[in-house]
Amino acid sequence: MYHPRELYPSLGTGYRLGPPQPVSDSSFPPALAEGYRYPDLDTTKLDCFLSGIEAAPRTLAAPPPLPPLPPALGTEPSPPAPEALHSLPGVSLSLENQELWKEFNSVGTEMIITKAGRRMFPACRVSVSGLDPEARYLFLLDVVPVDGARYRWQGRRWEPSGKAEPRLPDRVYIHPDSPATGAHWMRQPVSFHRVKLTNSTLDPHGHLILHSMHKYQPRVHLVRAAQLCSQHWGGVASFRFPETMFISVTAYQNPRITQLKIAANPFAKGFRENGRNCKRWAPFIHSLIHVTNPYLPPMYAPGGPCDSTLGGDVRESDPEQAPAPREAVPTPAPPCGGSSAEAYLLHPAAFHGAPSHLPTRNPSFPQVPDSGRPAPYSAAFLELQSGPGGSGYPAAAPPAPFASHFLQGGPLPLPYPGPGAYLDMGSKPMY
DNA sequence: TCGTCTAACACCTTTGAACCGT
DNA sequence: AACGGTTCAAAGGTGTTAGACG
Repeated sequence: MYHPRELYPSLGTGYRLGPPQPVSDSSFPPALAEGYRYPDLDTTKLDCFLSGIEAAPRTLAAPPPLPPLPPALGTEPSPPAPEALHSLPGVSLSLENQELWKEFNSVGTEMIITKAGRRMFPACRVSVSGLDPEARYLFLLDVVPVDGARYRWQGRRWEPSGKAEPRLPDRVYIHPDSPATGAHWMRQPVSFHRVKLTNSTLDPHGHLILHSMHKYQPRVHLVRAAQLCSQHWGGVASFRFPETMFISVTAYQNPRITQLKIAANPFAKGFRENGRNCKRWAPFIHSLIHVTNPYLPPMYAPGGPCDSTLGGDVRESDPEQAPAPREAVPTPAPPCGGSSAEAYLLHPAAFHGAPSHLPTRNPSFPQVPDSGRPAPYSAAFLELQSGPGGSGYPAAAPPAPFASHFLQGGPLPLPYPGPGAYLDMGSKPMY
């Protein structure tokens, strides 16, 4: 994974993605644009996506008051239904590993954050439906503060303890497969297990930066896009799942969370029975696996359509209890688009201006024929085409400018992070 | 003294290259 | 030569622990 600043050091540290600039193309109906607003979420980070459809830039209204805090994470009532911002009619998202998330949420999910970056567990894994199989989409994930409080573990529960730290630079993780066709995204669950969280405000790797002891919630964004670098968009849908709320920590506070992590995370197998510290957790873990946990999150057969969408949180326990792979893939899987994306992440510079030796792009996601660009990630602009179906407005509508306000202060051509990377959306005061 | 954070550590899974057989 | 399966080592992810820090 990399960061635009690494990719374009010449831009200096002052380079950042900024708020939208005034848009000359104001043909999009303001009333319709208003419908794209997500009333309950802090959508400022997506303004670069959304502003393209607004008739004119405007000052964002103050966000509505946040819901009251629950007395403790572990005592929350059943979470409400997932909320979504929809400008992609018919598109729906479901949390694949919802039961696992609910189990953690019932205790009070904690996520370790480290200087080097730590993966989320459970990871956000979603299934999407209602996409246009032929159209291409970007999948994004970000993590936003839930409230303005800092938390402290009081031995038995989390309690607010003061005001939150100033908000850190907003970053967005781009799924490595992006952009991919709707058929690709709907073929199997989309996993964000590679997302890493850090508490390093100077993190050079582009991980999502969080404050410790703060409450956060992941959000998943779906953007209809003709290709990764595009000027025009074709609709946005944002989703969040209440059960995915968590508190960031540098060390686990609630022992029950530790137990759950060890029981559910394959990488922590060494701390189960027969492993280190087995005596400490074995009784609980054994009961958790064999008694109190009749369900298991779906496991996926290896060698699926695309590795980058699989993996993540797979509870290892009774193979007998493990359900069959959620969805068999009847036809041979296409080559994974993630391979080239991964290569891009490892050596992004090689993809810019070096077309002759670029890795082969996934044939499922052919380049736009008339793009005239040597490589999928070498384009200077993000082009999100408006079109029928997804966006809810006539295909004939003039395309809305998109990427022109993605970046602020950077020279052209505009660098745009490749898939699997992060967007630095700048920093906005929250409180 | 307390709460928080960091780095080293051992154990584990994942990944990919090398090798072999068909 | 191409393909598929197996093996192995390296890379990376995990929680624990001790100690540093404010």
